[in-house]
Order: sequence, then structure tokens, then C-alpha cells
Amino acid sequence: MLIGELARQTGCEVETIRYYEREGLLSAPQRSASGYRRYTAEQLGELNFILHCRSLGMSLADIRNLAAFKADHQHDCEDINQLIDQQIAKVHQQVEALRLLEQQLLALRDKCHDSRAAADCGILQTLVEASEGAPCVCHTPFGQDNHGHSQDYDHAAKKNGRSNKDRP
Amino acid sequence: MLIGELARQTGCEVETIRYYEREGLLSAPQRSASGYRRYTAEQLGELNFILHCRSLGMSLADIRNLAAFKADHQHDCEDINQLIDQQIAKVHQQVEALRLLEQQLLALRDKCHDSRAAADCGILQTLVEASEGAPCVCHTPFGQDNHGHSQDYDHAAKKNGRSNKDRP
DNA sequence: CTTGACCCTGTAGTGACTACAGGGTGTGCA
DNA sequence: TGCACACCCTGTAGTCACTACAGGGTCAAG
Repeated sequence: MLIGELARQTGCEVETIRYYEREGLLSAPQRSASGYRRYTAEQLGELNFILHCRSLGMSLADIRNLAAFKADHQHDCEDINQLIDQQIAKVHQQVEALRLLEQQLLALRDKCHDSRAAADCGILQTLVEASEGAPCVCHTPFGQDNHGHSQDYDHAAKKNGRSNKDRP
Repeated sequence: MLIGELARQTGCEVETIRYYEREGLLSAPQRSASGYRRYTAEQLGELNFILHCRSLGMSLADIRNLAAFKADHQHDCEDINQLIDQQIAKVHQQVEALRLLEQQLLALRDKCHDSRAAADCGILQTLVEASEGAPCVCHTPFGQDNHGHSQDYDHAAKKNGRSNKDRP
């Protein structure tokens, strides 16, 4: 099977497949006389494994590790469990950070519901005052006196990633 | 004030400040005879505004827009409200996607609690079977018969971002 | 013989930084 | 005066997981 067929069967883009090969995640396939990649069912499984792990939010480095464990049948699976535990912890932290963020944004949003001039906008005023050192509604949503900003916000929200599906 | 002092006062790294200037978010400061950047209190406020917005998860592009609205006092603040609404929607989506992810990982984790050989590890087995087309516990956590993987997972978790705080 | 779909390599772009290299400046101290 | 050392400068390249081209080659059908 050629790379385009593999792409169709897995829903993975051709260029992503080549990228995984370059990164050493996917084993290099045999080549036809003209240099075309020829994939087997085994490699289809390999790619599906990678995609499944990716859909669980694992990094390519994690997947590389997992694949190594998979190849080494005698390896103590405690390492696998740990990898999943770390992934759970990471995702859990992100959920918590983002939930806090959502609360902060909602508190900020509550500062203005009208259509006024920017100069009178409660949201903008709140943001400007916060930048001048005032305690801000968005970072003190529950009346706490916390100076500075949330310490454990880890920029999880900075990537507004999109899947293949919601692209036009 | 020199750039190092501004960095200390804001908790922002020197190189990030220069980056914001390059990106046009922070106005270019005056320079000393030897070319050193000299910042005023106004620019301190400007940077704090940016950092505050960043801590709310806004992109630099959003912050650029917001700063433009801020400068144009007569601008209808409906645009500001909309920007915050979009940010809330984005964060909310990410929270939902990550919560689903967490459930999936927990379901997977439940497949193995022992210390066995990798060949017998329930987690690994589940992942391998899933890559062979079997319905997987992690992507059918509630007994549904959903083929393929979660459609609205938007790679929110793929950036395992770290803040300044948790670096060694 | 041409068309058009497919394949190849290699490079550059994304976002929001971060990390250097290789140099210049400013201040304090011996 | 010489030197150490902290600070500053520009410019470039790296991070992650792709994505998008450019510029070319291959292959089957009509």
C-alpha cells in the first residue's frame, strides 16, 4: 500500500506520516523501484498505535518510550503504568488550570454587558487597573486577596490547536 | 529603568520583553547613548497589561487587538466583549476536551495495577488491540460503540507547556 | 502524448517563547 | 590603570507537532 492509501485508512495526513518516519516513530517502509514507500498491514497497526496514543494526549517522546516497552516483552510494566500516571497528572493539572482560567474570564466578562465606548468598558478598565497593580476581579474571583497572578497556570491554553476534523 | 530592572519588577524574562517589542506589542523604548533600552513607568504598565492578558490565556494577536481598542477610546466596546466571549468559549472547549481525555486515561489506567512483564500488561494490550481496530476501553469509556477516536479532541493537551515556576 | 493524480526530498512556517554566540558597556575594587 | 563581573546589545537557532510549499519525478488512463 502506498502512503496515500495508508493516509486514507488511518485519517492521518501524508506529511504527518513522513514526519513520524523522520522522527523514528514509524519504521522506514520498503521502497519500490521508483522510491515510493510501500506499507504493510504491520505498519498500518504501528501508525494506528501512534495515533491512538496521540489521541490520548501523549507526546511523541512518550510514544517512543511506550513503543520501546512494547518491543521489550520482558520489561517490567510498572514503567508503562507510571507513564500513564504521569499523563493523567499532566492532564489533570491542565484541566484545573483551565477551569480556574474560565472562572477568571467569566468574572471579567461580568464587568461589562453593554455596548459603550471603549473608554467606559468595564472589562478594559479592569484590565488596565490590574496592570497598574490594583487587585483584579479576574484574579481574585472569590474575594481572596491574592496578589499577582495564578502561579500554576501553565500556558496550556496558549495553543488553540485544531484537529483534522474541524478544518474547512 | 533598564530592561533587567523591568524584568525584575514584572517577573517577565528579559528575552521575552525584547520579544514583545519585536512583535510590536510593547512600544520601543528610548535608548541611552550606548544603546541600552530605558523604560518608563508607562511602559511598565504596558508590559503588565500584556502579562495580565497572557495569564488569562489570550494570544498575542488578541492582546494586540485589545491594545488597539484600548487606544481608540471611542471604539464600541462590543468588540472587547466579543473577544472575551471567544476566549471563554475557547477555554471552555479545552476544559471539556481535557476532561474527556482524563476519563479516557483513567479507564486505560484501570486495565493494569500490577507489576508484570510488558507482554502481559493490560494497558499495553488495550493500546495494541485498539491499534488493530478493537473498540478500546479508553475511547469507549461508557460502553458506547463509538468507532474511531474522539472527534472533538483538539490537541489541547499536546503542548506540555511549563511555566517559569516549575522549571528546575 | 498529454493530463492529472500521485509520489519524492528539502526547506520554511506556525506560536510564544527560550537559549545561545559573540560582542559591547558600566561600575567597583586593587 | 587594569581587571573582574554584571549587565546590555543583536542575531540566529531551537522547542513541539505538525503544516505548507517548491520543485521535481512516476504512473496509469485516455
